[in-house]
Amino acid sequence: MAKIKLEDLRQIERDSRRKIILDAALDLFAIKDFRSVTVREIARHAGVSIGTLYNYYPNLMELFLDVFLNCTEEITRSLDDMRQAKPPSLDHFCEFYIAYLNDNMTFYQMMSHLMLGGDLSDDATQKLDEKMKELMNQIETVLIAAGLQTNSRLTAHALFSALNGIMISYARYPGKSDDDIRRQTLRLAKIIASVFNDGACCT
Amino acid sequence: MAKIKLEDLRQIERDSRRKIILDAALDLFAIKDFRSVTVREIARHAGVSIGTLYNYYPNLMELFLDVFLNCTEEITRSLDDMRQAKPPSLDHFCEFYIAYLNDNMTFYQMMSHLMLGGDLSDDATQKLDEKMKELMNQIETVLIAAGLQTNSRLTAHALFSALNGIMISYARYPGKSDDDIRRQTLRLAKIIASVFNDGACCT
Amino acid sequence: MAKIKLEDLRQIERDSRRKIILDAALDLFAIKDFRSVTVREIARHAGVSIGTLYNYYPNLMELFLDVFLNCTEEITRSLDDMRQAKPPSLDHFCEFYIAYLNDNMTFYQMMSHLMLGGDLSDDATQKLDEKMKELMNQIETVLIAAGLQTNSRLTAHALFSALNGIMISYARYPGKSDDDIRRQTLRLAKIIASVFNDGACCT
Amino acid sequence: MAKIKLEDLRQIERDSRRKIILDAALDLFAIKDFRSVTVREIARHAGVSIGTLYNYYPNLMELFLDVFLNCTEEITRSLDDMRQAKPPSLDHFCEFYIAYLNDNMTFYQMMSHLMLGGDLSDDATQKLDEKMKELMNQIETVLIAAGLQTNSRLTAHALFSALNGIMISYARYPGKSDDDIRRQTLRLAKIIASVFNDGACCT
DNA sequence: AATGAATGAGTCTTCATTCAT
DNA sequence: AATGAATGAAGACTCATTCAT
Repeated sequence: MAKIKLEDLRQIERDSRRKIILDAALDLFAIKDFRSVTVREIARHAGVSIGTLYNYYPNLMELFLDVFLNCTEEITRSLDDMRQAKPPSLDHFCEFYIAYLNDNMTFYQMMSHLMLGGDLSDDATQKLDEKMKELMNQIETVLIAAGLQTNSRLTAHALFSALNGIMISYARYPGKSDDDIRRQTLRLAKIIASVFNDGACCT
Repeated sequence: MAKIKLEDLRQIERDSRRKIILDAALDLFAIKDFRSVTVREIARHAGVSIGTLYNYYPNLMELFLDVFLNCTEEITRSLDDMRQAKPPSLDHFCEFYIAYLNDNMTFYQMMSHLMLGGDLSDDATQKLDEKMKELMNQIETVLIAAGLQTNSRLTAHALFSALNGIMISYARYPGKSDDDIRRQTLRLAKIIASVFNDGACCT
Repeated sequence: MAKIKLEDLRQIERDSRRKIILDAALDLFAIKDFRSVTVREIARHAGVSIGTLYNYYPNLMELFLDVFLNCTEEITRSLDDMRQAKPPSLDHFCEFYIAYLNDNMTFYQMMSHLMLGGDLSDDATQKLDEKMKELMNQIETVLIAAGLQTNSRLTAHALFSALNGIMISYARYPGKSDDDIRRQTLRLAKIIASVFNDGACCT
Repeated sequence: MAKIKLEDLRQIERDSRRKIILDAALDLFAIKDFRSVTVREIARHAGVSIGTLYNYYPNLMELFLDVFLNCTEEITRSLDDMRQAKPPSLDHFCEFYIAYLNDNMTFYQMMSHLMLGGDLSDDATQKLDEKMKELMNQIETVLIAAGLQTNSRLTAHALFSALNGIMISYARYPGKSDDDIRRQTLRLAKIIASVFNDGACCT
């Protein structure tokens, strides 16, 4: 039994160090484009050596992916919590998601990168697909709760796509303070919510 | 008069060489991620020297931007032509745009890059804004023709965003041949068209 | 006779264009390190094409050399003029030369470059030597007028060297406004003048 | 204690490799103008990779500066040693310095470059100033020992300047073998020493 | 398990010079 | 004689990854 405890401790330490690295990366993404973040920076920010970082992740891409997956999980969990309390309206959901993107601009960048160009290992692809599926499940559930009756999976995809697309219009707005961006993107989110509500959910 | 002709010829030659470089870049973007295309590749593909390339563009980013702007112009023009012949339905428009993105995957990547992270000169930003505005005008016109009565500008932004967002969901689909992707994205485009039609245009 | 005049005109035009190029280069050297001045800049500043510039000078180095030689000539001529009016004291001469260097910082840089590293053609070397010799003659005359009795040529070299060396100490002075530099270098010039006067000229 | 030793070893290794790079650079400067020495050459000559070189110096300029500072230190130390043994005469000192410049022509080139045009970081400038000050202290001490009574700091600057200036006249002498140059520059040094001795030190 | 120095292929960009018009 | 577009070798520097300690 002592042995088990030792192993447990070791695992706990390992997990916590992994978490430290993850958080360091997330921290950096908050202040700069993830494509410009270097291994050295992350290692320094996490207070570990580069070598250690590579003990936890086979390469930088997998670390990026892990950050992304954690964000996805966080969103999924939040949606689940919301739903448990009280099924959110479409409007509410859209607002929630766009607010999240505003707070985590890197999330969208990473999704874009991973979906379009990322050379992921099969294993990584698998993990990515799985988490995305879980998120999509939540969105589908929200749509159904909002009154959608047919084509729910595809519509969930469409809604998710539409919301993601919003972030692409944000950056080049004349006055582009963070607040302005947030306001503008939330406005667009409201429209998306509205058209999906009226056009698809027929409530 | 002879002098004028000479200058004209020179300008024509200049324009055509610029076009050659542009097309070479576009060509390469069709087969690989634009971020991984190098100056050397473009120059070789265009059959000019690296130096020449820099005679036409101050740096790689501006070339990328020019490619992007040309695509934008092309789309805008196509929409204008379509409209002149017969105002396209929302469905028709969405299909057209998504088909274009399928044929020019780089366009979306570039838009994403330029809008989110691109460090553009003021001059470049200006040019970008202008072309985007023209495109948005066309989309707005399409929406109005489809029966939209209020909020047309914002809705145009929302529609454009929604369509762009579609491309983000395409790549990780289980069987992901180009055809599969095209089919799936067009399917999503149809949904977007439908919800915007029913939810916003009240026809 | 008409023909001769035509040729003369042509030569005059040629000379004046050459002068324009020369002045353009000198102008630029006043605002930036001559090593960072490009052919393109000079051509544009002179209002001629690059090709024209190469019609007047076989390469950039020869243009630089020509600028340098003109400066040398100017100094030599000034000294001659001063001497004709009234033989300058050593102090006066040193002040004059250091003032010139302050006004034409490039002159020292070029001298340094040409003397130490310049790969000059034989012809260019010859021209350089000749002009330097003329300048040295003037300095020697000044020294003799100041009472120097032996070793005049070598002492002239030493004095010239000493003055040139002053410019090397100027740049890193704590507060380094142009005025400060001028003041400090003139102070050093006074010392040089003084030691050469007292130590060599025994007046 | 073992741990301390390990760290010490690491530091020693680091220092020695840094020294290797430094020496490689110095070596190359002996055979060609330092401005034409490339990163690749230095790396190859030092037997390390380019990347390693950049692990020790943030950029080429800083490496150049380090070479220069080491030379300065070496001169300062030599002067100190000489003085400890027996205060050198002005003549002795001038001969020593000019001999050093003959053996390390790059030193003068670098000084010229650093003092006149070098774009140094604040930190680098600081280091440069400090080492120059130490050298100037030594020169001042020599002058005082030679009998100079007033204005010692300024005169030290003047002497240093004068000696440096000598190197500028060396290269274009008709027959310019290394030996000829050495002989000529030493001759000029003697004159400088003499005028400073007679004109400033009044011994 | 942790470290961090070493690696080096590969990037964009510059610019003196040439030469066809 | 004037033009200026084309050239391309050469430069400094980056950074994910490895591996000996």
